Amino acid sequence: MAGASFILPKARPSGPPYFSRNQVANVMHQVAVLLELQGANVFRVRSYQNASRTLGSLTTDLGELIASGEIFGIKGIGKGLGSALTQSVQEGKWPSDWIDLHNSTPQGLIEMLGIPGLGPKRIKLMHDELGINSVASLKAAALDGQIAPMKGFGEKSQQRMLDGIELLSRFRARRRLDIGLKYGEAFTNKVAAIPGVIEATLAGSTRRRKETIGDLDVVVSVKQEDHESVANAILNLNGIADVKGAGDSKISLILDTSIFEEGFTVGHIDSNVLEAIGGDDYEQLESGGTIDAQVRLVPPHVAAFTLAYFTGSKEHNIAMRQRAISRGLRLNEFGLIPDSEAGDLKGMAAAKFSLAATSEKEIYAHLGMQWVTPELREDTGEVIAGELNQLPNLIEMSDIRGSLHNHTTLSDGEASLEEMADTAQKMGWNWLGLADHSPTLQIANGASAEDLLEQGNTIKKYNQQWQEQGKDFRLVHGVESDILAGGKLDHPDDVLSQLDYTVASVHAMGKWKARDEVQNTEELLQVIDHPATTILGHPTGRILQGRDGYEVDLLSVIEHMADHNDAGRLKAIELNASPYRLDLDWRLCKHAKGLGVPIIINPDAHSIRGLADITYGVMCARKGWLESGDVLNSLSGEDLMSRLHS
DNA sequence: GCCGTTTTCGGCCCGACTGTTTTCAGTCG
Repeated sequence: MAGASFILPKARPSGPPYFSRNQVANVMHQVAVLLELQGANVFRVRSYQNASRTLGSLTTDLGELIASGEIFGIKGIGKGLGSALTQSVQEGKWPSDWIDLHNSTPQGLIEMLGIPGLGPKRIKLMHDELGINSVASLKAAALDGQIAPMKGFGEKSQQRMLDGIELLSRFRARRRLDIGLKYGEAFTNKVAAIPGVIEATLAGSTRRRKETIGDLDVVVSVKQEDHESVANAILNLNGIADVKGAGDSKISLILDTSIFEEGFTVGHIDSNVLEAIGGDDYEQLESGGTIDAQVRLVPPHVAAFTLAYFTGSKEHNIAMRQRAISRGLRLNEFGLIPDSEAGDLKGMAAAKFSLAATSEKEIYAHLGMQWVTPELREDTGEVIAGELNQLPNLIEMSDIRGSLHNHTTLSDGEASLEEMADTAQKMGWNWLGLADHSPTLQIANGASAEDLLEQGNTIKKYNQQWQEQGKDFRLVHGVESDILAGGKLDHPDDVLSQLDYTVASVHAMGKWKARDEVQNTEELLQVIDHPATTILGHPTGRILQGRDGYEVDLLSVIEHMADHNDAGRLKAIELNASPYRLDLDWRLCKHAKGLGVPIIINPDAHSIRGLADITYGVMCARKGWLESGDVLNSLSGEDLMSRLHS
């Protein structure tokens, strides 16, 4: 969302509903930001933000909620917002005050919000007093010394803005999970090795396995007497590009790639992805990249509380804190403190009355809950499930016995069929599905029907050998077929019928992005209806930090797939495990699971190393509440074959 | 703007850090 311009979407040509749930959620987020810039009441802003978030995570049909009036029953949506949404969705017209907000706020002010340390209040002040309405005009004014004399500002603020603008132009985006984990693990290991450090733990969104990471949070447990020496040692580690701040308990740093002693590489990237993230310049960009890190130094008896607090998410923490309040307790980064004993004391002073906990598990137990694994801490039902002892038994890497979307040198992979099969066996898998590209995708050297069937013969030969040797391993033969106009597949039916499965995927992104949600959804429904289609590949086509997916109503797509499965026809949805994709989004995994649509975690490997991307898929699956029984990957080779050919 | 109720209006999560102040506002997470 960052950097995207704020535009009110046009209504669909027919309706209602005239707007999708995502569009509405997005617009409410925009209104919240614009209200902030106008200096509106912070709680009013928050109510828009809360409503946006609530709508974003809804898995019921917005059109129906509105038509039935149930929208007014949703927590966080009252008379005002409920009516505004009803008007928007049913009539295709945004409320006039929302339109006014968009028209009266210069886009440059939104861009300025991206400057670190600069928020809506000071942006508004500079706009009102100096007429600053863009990053460029701010830079000019700061260089001219116009900012410092303003009341509440000063020389340092002025310089910080210039530094911030420099930072913004160098690097503004969040980082993908794989990059964040690389930095986070390298940094945490270095900190953990410092004498006096009892424990250093990576917290924040990295620990929660979010698909992208804003900055790193590291909680360091250290005795009081070692506090100062440890803080100094951290500030002197290799790989620190800059120190943004250093207080008694918090150190704020910028790390760069010199933190990696073994150097930094991004590895093989398939051509579709490479194009979306900026081509060959990409690796250079990453090599010169940075990431922010926040370090918290706390005494051992507090560390569990600090870890829980800085693991987040913010929304999970709010839900947990409210739970504590209802039991007469205060929950913060220092402890779980009985109100009756702490009185007016705050922070560390109050923490000496805290209930004891040396692990997160004890904290949750104090609040009458199961320990919630970090991946689930997004306030999407985990608090109540933890109370009812109904948290899922999440899938683990050891449950994975194979995957179905991988490439070889037959199309654009860099490893042969033999090399891929060999690596899969070394990983302990029982089966590996090969699904090379179909002819239409020329950029990826899509294979002809003849070559594809030849590959099938090779597979049969190897499977025969392995069976004779008593090996529990087999190759499974499929294809990744482009989705052509009218929801058609790229090979004739008599070719597809000789395969074990077909992954149907969108690759013609230009065409799909040019169309609206209704057209795209319709074409996906058609291809799902094709008897040969087994799996819907990377369902939105998004490339994280590269491009948004095409517009599509995935809720309807998933429901349609559920109907097929109910009728006994296997239609699985892919969770593409490439850290560049992680598509299906974790937010929808729980929904697919609830409707009984099987999920298949696929690394979309284009090399031996690419198979290892399955780990990111498992992280994402866990975040999406998936258990081993929800994915095809956990089936034995025999069971898989019978599912594919049922 | 929402919520919950003492049903008409006050409270809405909360602490650290910075830079500006001389007690606090803004920003961040």
